[in-house]
Amino acid sequence: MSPSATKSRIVHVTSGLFRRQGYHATGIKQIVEAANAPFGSIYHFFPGGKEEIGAQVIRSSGTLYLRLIEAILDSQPNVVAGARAFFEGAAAQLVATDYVDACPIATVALEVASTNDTLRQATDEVFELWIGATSDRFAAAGIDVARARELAVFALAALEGAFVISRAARDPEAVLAAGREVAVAVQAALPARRPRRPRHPSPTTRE
Amino acid sequence: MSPSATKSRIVHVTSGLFRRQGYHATGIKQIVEAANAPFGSIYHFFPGGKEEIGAQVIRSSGTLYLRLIEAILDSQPNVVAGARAFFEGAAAQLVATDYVDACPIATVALEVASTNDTLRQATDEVFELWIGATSDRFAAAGIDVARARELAVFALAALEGAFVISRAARDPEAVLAAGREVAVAVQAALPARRPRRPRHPSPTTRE
DNA sequence: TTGTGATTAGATAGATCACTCTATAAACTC
DNA sequence: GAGTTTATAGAGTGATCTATCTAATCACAA
Repeated sequence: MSPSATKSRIVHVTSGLFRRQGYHATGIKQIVEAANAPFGSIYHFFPGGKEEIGAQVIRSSGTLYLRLIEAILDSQPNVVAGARAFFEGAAAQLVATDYVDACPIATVALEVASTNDTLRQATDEVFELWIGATSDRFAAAGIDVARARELAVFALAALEGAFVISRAARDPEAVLAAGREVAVAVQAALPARRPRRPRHPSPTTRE
Repeated sequence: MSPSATKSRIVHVTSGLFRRQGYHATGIKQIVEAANAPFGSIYHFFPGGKEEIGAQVIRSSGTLYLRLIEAILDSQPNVVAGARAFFEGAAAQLVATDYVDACPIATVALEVASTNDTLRQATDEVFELWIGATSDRFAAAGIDVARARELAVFALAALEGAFVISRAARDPEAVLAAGREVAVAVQAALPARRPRRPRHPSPTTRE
């Protein structure tokens, strides 16, 4: 039983609607029209109604964006370049899509944070997914695990907030500025790279 | 003609509703009930309907939060302590209000960014207000004006994004982590404070 | 007291909301 | 080809949405 084409089309189309206008502004009717799906199919595939669609869309967008994060970070020679590339790519995408394509779940996350615990948990899981993937890569670069997570949380926060400001201002400035600061912070957290002539040779570093 | 008590009560109550659940989830009926205002008064004071209420609420929340930003930054001995105090206060406020009291306009900002240009502009103006006040204080601390603005944009982005994550996770971790990184960045941007024994005395510094 | 504009009051409209229901059609199994 | 599951189809329900409308009531000045 492969996933129905109609069902995945509904999820995909709704993901775009959520990203652009959020959860409450998106109606079932709008979803079926955009997805070219029969109205009856909505409640056939999603007996839980709009909330079930929402949960599915959040998780689906989450794993899709996770792959993007991993792809960009892993395409760069190091984590600093990875961070830079990610923010610069995000800024370019914002401009190219007329400031629509930012975070796929941030709007919904804020809408439901205090009003719908089921969906709130879904957004929380997605954020944790992204933080985990980023943190793993920071740790693999030699950063202490606790510090790696702290940096990953910070990087995601800077990105999410920059998206808010850049979309409101219709200007990539915030995303670019955030990217620069995140890159600096990550750089500073990296362990020193075997200096040619260590000025203060520390005995502890020599394993 | 002092501003009507009913009118300002409507704005104040709606501000709280927007903060908690956003623009689209907040109904006119809910507003009049929460504000204990007569239904007819809504369209008497706000002939433009919900959108006009929204614009007024965004701007009102913006100036109110501006005063909070200024008060906290100016209550500290320096901008680094100011940044730290702000984020720590925000984290404490989040916990104390069960993760409701974060940014008063972020949810609305994301909801309307691509769907309502009037309200989008209002949110943009508010963000600029906050960035300007912060940037001014960074510049007053001796940071180059362009760099001060960049830092202020970054600081607001980190705060906004951390709010998103902390509310979703129901954990102040993100706000605290963001605050630490912002404090470090601001510290690093400050001009060197007349070192006792400058190791590399630069001729340009001596004016 | 009378006049005047500001405010209150709420019924109502018309659209849209999420959702249910029954019936039909298609796809697959035996 | 009969039987069964899956999916399509859309009319219809009751609730709720924003907004309009008329009329009553209020504050206050002339």
